Amino acid sequence: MPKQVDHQERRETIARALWRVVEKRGATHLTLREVAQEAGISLGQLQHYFGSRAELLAFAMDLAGEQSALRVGRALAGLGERPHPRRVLRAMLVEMLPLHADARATSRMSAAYVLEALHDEQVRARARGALLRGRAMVEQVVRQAIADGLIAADCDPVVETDLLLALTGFTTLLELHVVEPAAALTAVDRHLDRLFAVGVARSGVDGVAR
Amino acid sequence: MPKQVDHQERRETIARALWRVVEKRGATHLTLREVAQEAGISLGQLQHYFGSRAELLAFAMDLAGEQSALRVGRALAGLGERPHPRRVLRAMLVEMLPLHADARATSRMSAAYVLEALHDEQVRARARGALLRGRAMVEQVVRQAIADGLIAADCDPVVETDLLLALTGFTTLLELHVVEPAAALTAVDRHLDRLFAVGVARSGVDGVAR
DNA sequence: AGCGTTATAGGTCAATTGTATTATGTCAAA
DNA sequence: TTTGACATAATACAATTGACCTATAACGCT
Repeated sequence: MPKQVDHQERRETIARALWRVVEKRGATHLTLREVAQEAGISLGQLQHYFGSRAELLAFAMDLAGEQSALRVGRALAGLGERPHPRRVLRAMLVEMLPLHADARATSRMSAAYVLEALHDEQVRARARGALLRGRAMVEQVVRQAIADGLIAADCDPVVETDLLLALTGFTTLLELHVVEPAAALTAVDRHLDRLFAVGVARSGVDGVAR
Repeated sequence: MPKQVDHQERRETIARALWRVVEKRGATHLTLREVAQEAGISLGQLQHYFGSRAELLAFAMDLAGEQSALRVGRALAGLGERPHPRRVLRAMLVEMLPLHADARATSRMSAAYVLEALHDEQVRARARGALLRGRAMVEQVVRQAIADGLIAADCDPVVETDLLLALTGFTTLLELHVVEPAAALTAVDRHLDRLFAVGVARSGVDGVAR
């Protein structure tokens, strides 16, 4: 065997170069030649590790998902044993929002991923699967918190999970500097304030037709 | 003068054809030839109305923004005189989410717009401006509702506005069928339930470090 | 009727892109 | 040392794209 190279590692290096291209130049300028240049390798070498453009894209997008999950996992590990579910949910949300460089890179890849998923069944299934897995994690935390009496018992775990996931809508607002990071965190905390409000009467419909 | 043609109308027709291309084929297949074919005109004719690709894109994106604003305006008009602010906010949110064909088309254009805005200062400024205008409308409604005692007086209008805007995060969840339209509406109503909960003790920090 | 502006269609061109092919270098095993 | 699989590089190529250009038809004005 000749000069052995860790294929997986090389592929990740190239995928991260692709992220940088997407971040700096946009999805429009996402070409094999740009990625190769960003990675500091030749086009032929890139093709040696990825047989086609589609294969490279799929790999880079999956890697973005894995890295996001890894970040969330590390954040949760940093909370210690048996952390308060509120801190768990907060950590999950914070790691999903583009508040620091790593999260921003994967966030932009995810955005491009979703946009592509709308017209490609393959991509759509993968993106949906990743989101559903994330959803299941959040919902489990919510259900446990309800069982533990930390969230009002009359809360619907499905509805509350949906609301928590919807807060990823801050992504767009943050990227375009419509809201600042501090404001987004304040708003997230405000939502958690209300979610973890036990012993406070649940506000029913207030007479306004819906 | 020869066969007079309403340029503005023709440009809108072409822009809507562009929307359909984006919706059906994706941003990748967004070429002048595709748009011309979708619009049922020749490439030369398209170029007669738009001097460059960038000009066409800018027009189509601006039109998407205008149409969104128009939809919101019509929805608000349908609420009658002096509608309850809760219904106003609900209508705004519902019209921004991809819950019907029109909203879906403009929503996808907006997504592409934002993705492009991340690398183009010109586009970014326009997208940001549109979002800030929408934000100002929401915040005004929130402030008035607080002044009218419909929302708890100790609510921060800025924070509550941010939270309401973040609910556009349902867009991605809806497009990928992670949540169904009914569930999104339920969640929006749940959030409004809590926002318009006067006379209920505001839940302070519940002892969990943030 | 003649003229000039506009609408529309079609073609050309240089640049770019993904893919395929070929050539050269590298290094461990036989 | 020979061999052969792998790494790397360079080039070729067909297809596509946006921009540009030309030709013809349509129609209002004088």
